[in-house]
Amino acid sequence: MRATQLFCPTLKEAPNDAVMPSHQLMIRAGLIHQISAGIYSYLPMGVRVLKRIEAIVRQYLDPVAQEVLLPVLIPSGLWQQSGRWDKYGPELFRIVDRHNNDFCLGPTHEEVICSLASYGIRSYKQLPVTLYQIQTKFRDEIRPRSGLMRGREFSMKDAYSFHATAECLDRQYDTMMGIYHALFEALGLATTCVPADSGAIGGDQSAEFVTQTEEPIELGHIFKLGHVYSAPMQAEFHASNGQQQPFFMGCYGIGIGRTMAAIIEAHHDADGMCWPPAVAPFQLVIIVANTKNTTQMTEAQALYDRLNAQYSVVLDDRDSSVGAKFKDANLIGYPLQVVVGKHIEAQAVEVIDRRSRASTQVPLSGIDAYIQTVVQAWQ
RNA sequence: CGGGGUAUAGCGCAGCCCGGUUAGCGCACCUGUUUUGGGAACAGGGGGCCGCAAGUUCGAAUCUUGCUACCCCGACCA
Repeated sequence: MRATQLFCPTLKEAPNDAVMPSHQLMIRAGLIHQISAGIYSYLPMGVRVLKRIEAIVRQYLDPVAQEVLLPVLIPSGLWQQSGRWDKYGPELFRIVDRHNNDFCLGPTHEEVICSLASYGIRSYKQLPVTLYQIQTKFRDEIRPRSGLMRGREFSMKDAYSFHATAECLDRQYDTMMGIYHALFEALGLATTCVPADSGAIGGDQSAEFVTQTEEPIELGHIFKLGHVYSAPMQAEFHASNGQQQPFFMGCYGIGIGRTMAAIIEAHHDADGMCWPPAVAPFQLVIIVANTKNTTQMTEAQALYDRLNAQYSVVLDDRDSSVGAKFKDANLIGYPLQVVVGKHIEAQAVEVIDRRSRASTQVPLSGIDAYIQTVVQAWQ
């Protein structure tokens, strides 16, 4: 991608409204744009990071769960059956269709998944089953805050497991707990798991996954729901004795946008973001010090054509001063900066590691190998 | 919802107390010239219903009242 074509409006100063570093940096680096309280647009840079996070979430979940996509728009009947249409309160976004039927915008999907499970799972022989989705949720929060930390519209990974027995549920709950630790670690976050109050979701046992930054951030929450939803929703299967029984259920959530904010809280400095390479929007930026210098521009272009075939690369071909390009590169937090500048006459470029700030002169002939070594070390 | 704050150009701000030229500054943006290794310089230029509504007044960004939006703290959450 060429910087001259990239839709990435950056700011020198943070908007007054943004207080937390992650919120300020996401706005300054052109990742998000606020539309209303707790409601944001994601720009290309933000979407790229979001997709990287989602890819890692899928990588860790796919071995133990299958991805589905449930509707956002949910008819009130399902929620009346679980009893939550009345219990959930004003946090539930409610809307009415042209036939005067009530719907809500899904804040969580126990009811919908119960409906799906009763349809698709008839026998104990099919159990256990775990389904998950990554989807936008809607909650009319009392107080949205701190950018993506608590929104009224936010992306969540929610998984639901179905079991014939409580013991089977226990096993999947433990499995998920292990997966969550590994998953967050892959995202660059050290988490601790603490017992929690089950809150509005309900259930027998639950635990929160918390990462410690300036303040603790709750990134995930897992629940043993038991029969809390399956009984009233009549989500049942045929047991080996022929009797109908409600599923033992578990549910497992991760806030995707909040995780993105937490990663920034954990990985930034005074100049901007220091992405773990696994979630960076691009792997490297090629900075052309002086775009009017034909040699620099030609060599940078050739380098870009080669590297872009293997890595995600931005070519900063903007006609601004080199200082401005460094500032933006540091702000956006490309893990590697390749500077094509004055040393090009001596057939050399400079490679800067964003996190360590280490700078290395690399001969042009060896640049591909050098970058390959660095990128391999990331994994 | 309780408490606190803010609202003037895309972003950051001044002006308001004490009403009175055409509402101003920095950044960003456009044109030109010169620049190019850590947010360049000069010259010229565009962009405002001063959050909304009523009121006071000859006259309101400025005073009064009401409303709305947004931010922060709390309870809650992913």
